Amino acid sequence: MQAEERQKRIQEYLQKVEFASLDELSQQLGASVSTVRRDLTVLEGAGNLKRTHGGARIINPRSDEFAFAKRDTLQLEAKEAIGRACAELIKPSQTIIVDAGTTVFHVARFLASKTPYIVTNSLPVANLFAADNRIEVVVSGGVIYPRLGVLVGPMAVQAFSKIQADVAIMSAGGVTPDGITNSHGLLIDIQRAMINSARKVIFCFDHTKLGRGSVSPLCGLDEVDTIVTDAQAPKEVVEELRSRGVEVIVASATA
Amino acid sequence: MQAEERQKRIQEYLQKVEFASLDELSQQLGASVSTVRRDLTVLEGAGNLKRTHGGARIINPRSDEFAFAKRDTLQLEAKEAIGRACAELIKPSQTIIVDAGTTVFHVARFLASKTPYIVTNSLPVANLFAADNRIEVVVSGGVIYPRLGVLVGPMAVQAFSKIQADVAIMSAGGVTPDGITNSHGLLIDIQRAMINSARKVIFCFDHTKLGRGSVSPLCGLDEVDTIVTDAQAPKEVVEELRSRGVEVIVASATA
DNA sequence: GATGTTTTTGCCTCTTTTTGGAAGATATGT
DNA sequence: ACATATCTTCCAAAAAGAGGCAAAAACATC
Repeated sequence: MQAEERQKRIQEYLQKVEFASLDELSQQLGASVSTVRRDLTVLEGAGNLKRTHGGARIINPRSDEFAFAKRDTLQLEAKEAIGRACAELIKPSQTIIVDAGTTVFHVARFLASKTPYIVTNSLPVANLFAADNRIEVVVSGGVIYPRLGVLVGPMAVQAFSKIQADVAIMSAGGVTPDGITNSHGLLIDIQRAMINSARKVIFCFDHTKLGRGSVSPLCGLDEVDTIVTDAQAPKEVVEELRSRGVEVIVASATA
Repeated sequence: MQAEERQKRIQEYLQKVEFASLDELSQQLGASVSTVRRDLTVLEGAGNLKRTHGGARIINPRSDEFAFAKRDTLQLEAKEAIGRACAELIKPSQTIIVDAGTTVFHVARFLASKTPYIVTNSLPVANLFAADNRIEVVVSGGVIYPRLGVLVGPMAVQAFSKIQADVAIMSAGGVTPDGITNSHGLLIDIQRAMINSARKVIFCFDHTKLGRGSVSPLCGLDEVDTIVTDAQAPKEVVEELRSRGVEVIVASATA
């Protein structure tokens, strides 16, 4: 295969998966790792992608083909189901706060048809709608927290304190009858501000997070209106949550 | 087959596949590789396509990419040179405001080694450093302006009004002895806030923008400390700008 | 229609570019 | 701090490009 052809394919592939390792690309293209390395250097020089240790990441994702962690196909189905079900709860033209995190990202993908007014502190979500001029997206300010692409810090907290939204779509580390917890302490302040600014609070949890606790307490169940989870959720936890007055929606994994 | 016939067919075929190897073309036309080579040389001379190692690519396939065009190879070298030269002006650990726009984006790519503290309203720039945990990036809040991925609006203006930076690296629509102008009215307020918050103001212009005016006036030359441009910049404009007390750096396109 | 000239074509060789791998240097994570 | 993985740098092999040369085709002239 020719160099140009290869480089074009690398870009196309990265558009789909957002990040790929060298071995992955090498296999994908049928070229040696050395060659892929050289191609990546060229492409990075052109500003099309960013090399990292062990792979490469695209810089300007094309929104319509973007997929956050498209690789874990197992979780993907569950998260897509949650995303679809959660998007159902949104009425057109509502103002929506969208949290960071992969689960919520999948919800965002289904929001476009509702043409909502979106406020977020997640770079992936912002990128998702960056090229879409039907939807108005407000990005909170803040410092980039590298691994997750979330904006954190006082600027972010302040941004959410100042606004009023119809719905907040959120996610966290885990939920138990005692309340919701998150592992990233930095996010707690921001999430609290989100909860306070929204009339309705929806949390999205895939089944692995139900019944699990994490480090920092975020809020009690009384502050949550709705929880959306997938079909593999343990029934006893779902019942327990419902008995505490939380609406729980179990998304069926239909195609 | 006749030469003309063959060359017409090459062009038709390339319109379809965008890129083809020599072997592919040779087989497609029933002519030897040498003949195809000669045809390609002729066609390249006529400006219809671009030869590459092992094949050829049509020159103007379609321009529906992101407005954030990164494949204009001609400008690319110039912008890379500007980026390198401009990054030279930055000292380690300085606080830097990074404007939106493709030229400045290319500067940002060379900033990583300076480990600066970056403040930006450009999503592409934010994405560039999103995975890099050596660099602290602050994103201004604001509404996403779709075509360019810039954050605009009062939130953005306010974010830049509140901070203090060592350097602002900026770009605009054009520069004449009368001052700097920009075509996007929405950006003017933000850029003015950037200029006011930075101790040193650097503007980056590729040679096509020197001597050109645009719609909205942004600022006078007295507010600009340094202008970085590329080697193709018209000498008389450079001299004119220098006579007005602006430091002008002409980046040589060395590798 | 035959013959000589010009152009085109295909093949060959030599040079340049690209590729793939190995060794040493560097970074990452426990 | 250690073990592992990844990156860089270099070298030899392979692929591709350039130019020369002879055969084939096209053209012109007689």
